[in-house]
Amino acid sequence: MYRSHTCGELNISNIGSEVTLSGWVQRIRNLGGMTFVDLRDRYGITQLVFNMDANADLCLRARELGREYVVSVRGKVCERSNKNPKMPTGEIEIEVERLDLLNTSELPPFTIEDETDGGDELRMKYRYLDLRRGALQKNLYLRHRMASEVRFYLNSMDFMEVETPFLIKSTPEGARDYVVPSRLNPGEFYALPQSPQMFKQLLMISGYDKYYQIVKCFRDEDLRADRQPEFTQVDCEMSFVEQEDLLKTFEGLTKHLFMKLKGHEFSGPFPCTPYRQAIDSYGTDKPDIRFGMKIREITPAVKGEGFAIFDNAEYIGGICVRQGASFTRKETDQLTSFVKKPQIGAKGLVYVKFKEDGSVSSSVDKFFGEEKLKSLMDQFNAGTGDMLLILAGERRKTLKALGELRLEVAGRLGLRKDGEFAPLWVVDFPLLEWDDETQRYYSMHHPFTSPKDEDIPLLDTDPGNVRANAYDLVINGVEIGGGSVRIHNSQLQQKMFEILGFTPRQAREQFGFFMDALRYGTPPHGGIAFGFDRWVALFGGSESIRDYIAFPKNNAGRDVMINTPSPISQEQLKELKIKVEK
RNA sequence: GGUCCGGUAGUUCAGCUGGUUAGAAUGCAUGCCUGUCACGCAUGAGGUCGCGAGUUCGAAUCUCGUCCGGACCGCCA
Repeated sequence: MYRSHTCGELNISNIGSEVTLSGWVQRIRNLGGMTFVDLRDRYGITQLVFNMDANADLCLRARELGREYVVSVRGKVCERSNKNPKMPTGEIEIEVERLDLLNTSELPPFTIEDETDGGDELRMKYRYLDLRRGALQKNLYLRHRMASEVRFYLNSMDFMEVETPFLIKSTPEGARDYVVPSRLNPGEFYALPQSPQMFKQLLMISGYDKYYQIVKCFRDEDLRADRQPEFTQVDCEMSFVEQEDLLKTFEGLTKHLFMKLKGHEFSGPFPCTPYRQAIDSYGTDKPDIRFGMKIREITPAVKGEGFAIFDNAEYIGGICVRQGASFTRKETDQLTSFVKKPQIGAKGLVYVKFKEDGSVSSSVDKFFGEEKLKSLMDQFNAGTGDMLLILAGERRKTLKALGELRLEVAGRLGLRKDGEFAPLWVVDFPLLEWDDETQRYYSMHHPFTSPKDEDIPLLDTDPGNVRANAYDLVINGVEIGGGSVRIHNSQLQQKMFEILGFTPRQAREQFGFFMDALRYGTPPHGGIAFGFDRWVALFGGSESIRDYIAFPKNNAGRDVMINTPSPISQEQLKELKIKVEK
């Protein structure tokens, strides 16, 4: 028998018991006459004690152990004379009677501690060692518990989990596909799913009216700290529902997870804001509403007053920073260089400070009198001590820059608090987006998203202004999930493909099976997909999803542990009838 | 496709405007130590300064290229 208990469960109540423990050697403290060994498994750490007086031979053997050796010990649980209140097992130790060395270990390249000395690069290469660390084990356990609670909740609501294929068909819409060559069909390729979208809709057509799946999805796009080439979605779909039903159901799931994993209860329904309003007030479709500082447009108020930068701008807007008048010149300069960074792209920053003594100071005093600036103050409901930050330029870009500035300032002021969660439904997304480069419309969500009934007439006259029955769940400025009510009418679906620039023939080739299916009694349906990795990271308190994935890829899509992607042999290529260009 | 940051001992880092033998901490090894828990003390080993070229009397340091890692913009229905 390797173990009777784990290294995390013994305490004062077990005193006197004979136990067997197995695990890894965390650390050895050799005091000469006696030696302490910390034994670790994923449940905790238990101190082993060896004494020269009691058993010199055993004690000498214990001193020979090294870090990460695997051992099994038998001994008696004893009360410590010096207790350690910092650890759960700190009141006891094991007086070892028998020590079995199960395996030795090379010296690890970094320390297996919560506060490791290893850098990212090294830890990724030795991921299996990194995963031994408590911090990572905690993250993966959180992930496991969240997945369990998702299943528990959805199962209890009569959802059923159905698997869908990974080897599917490449489609021209959306992200780039990962592609898999077919040996049995030379020159032809499968694609890995970007999401099981059509399959879950087909399941609705098949009558599985409440479906979910915790499933891998694949997108061949450039990566970020919160984007992996393969990622996990909680993919859901329901039949006989309207948007309200969907939001209510998945708000329920969200609240359940918050309750079970964060002990956090929300009073009342999540707030809901139309896309248009999110853009106007926050400069983004995924606003962080843990704090206010909403963007306001002031174009009419300040345009045409002789300040060329404003007079030539399509849009002028700003945010009000409470108590911002105390910002130093250095700080406002830093904010100016922040907005001028190429990623933000603003030309400059105008500030107006309303000082405690009632005076106003601004970077545009030359152009605007004190009275004019004070009337601006009223537009923002600003008081003494506050500061306005104003940007001007092209409407879309300026709003986006203001959104970034808002986050930057809030970050500096500590308004984006860690333990606080502010969920938000963003609804009424546009159905389509115009692309200048290819001169055509693209689906903002995907081509199966239904337009709002009242906007359907606009499909012919003003497609860019058609709103969709589409929604995102945003928490603390992170897009956690998104979905829509789908099109369940084959004529409307066909029309969508037309608007997206497909000829009837192309639509037939790409989506024929799906349009056929729609004709066989498709129920009204809709759904949502949650970015599971991001959700876990949000709950775990990190921006990087890599810390919550057992074996992640780096920002070039490489797995540096197994060193892939990698070339394949000439034989494999030949079999697949593939020639590689150099 | 683009921008920025980094690469020096096993590890994390310092090393200024180029100038003696490239340092610290930690880890590791050895010795001492009977209540440690980041044990302590002493001694010691450990380096192609990512790689290549250039500038220079002289390069870890400056320049260019390249590789690797990270962050971001574009991209991600």
